[in-house]
Amino acid sequence: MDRLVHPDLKDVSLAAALHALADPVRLEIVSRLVACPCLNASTACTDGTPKSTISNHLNVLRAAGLVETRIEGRERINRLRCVDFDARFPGLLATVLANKA
Amino acid sequence: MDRLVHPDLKDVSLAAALHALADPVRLEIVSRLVACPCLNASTACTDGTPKSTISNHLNVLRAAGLVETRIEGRERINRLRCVDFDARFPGLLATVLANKA
DNA sequence: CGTATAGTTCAATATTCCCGAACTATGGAA
DNA sequence: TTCCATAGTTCGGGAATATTGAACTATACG
Repeated sequence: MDRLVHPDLKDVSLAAALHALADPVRLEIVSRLVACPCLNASTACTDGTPKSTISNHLNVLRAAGLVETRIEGRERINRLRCVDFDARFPGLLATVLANKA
Repeated sequence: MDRLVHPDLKDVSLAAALHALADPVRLEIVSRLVACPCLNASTACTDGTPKSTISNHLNVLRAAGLVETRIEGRERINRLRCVDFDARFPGLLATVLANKA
């Protein structure tokens, strides 16, 4: 099992960041990560969305620098990279989350 | 020629709004509309992007409630719906634009 | 060991996007 | 009016993305 890759935020474009957030399932995952800062993929699952789809969505979030994934036994714990993301895109995540409610 | 349709902002989801902004060409169009509040499609054109593509991008922006288009002779004048959009998604457009620079 | 759990990868399908070519419509000149 | 240029839309096909079931890997536990 190779190490999970987490990008440097300076390599993430604004368009890529917005694209990552521009999906209902991913928005839901992100809000859940705010509420519960350590979430595995199953818990992140929204209703009936299949796990392969969730896996892809988490890849997108990770590639956008929004989520960090740590392997813990047989599960992957996901965490928002709030500080890194906010340093790169000040206010963006907070504004999006405020508008999501 | 049928009238151009401009959605009520309450019918625009956050995901749709973010999707409209999550594209380099559309971001460029939006920033140009900030700089110059009345722009036709040709002027909105970024470098070599074909006009059919620009037409589609403007459709997306219009459907997201970001742009209002007014027919004026043989051209269409585009304008940002700043007030409407900001009422629906407070701070979002400003934050995105601030991060675009 | 065998089984259950957590998640990825693959491949096929479905959807969306891009852009050239053809088209519509308006304005102005001859 | 007729002709041409300008401004932009629409259509269609190929390219790129997204979704998802099935098979697979890996770990934990009895």
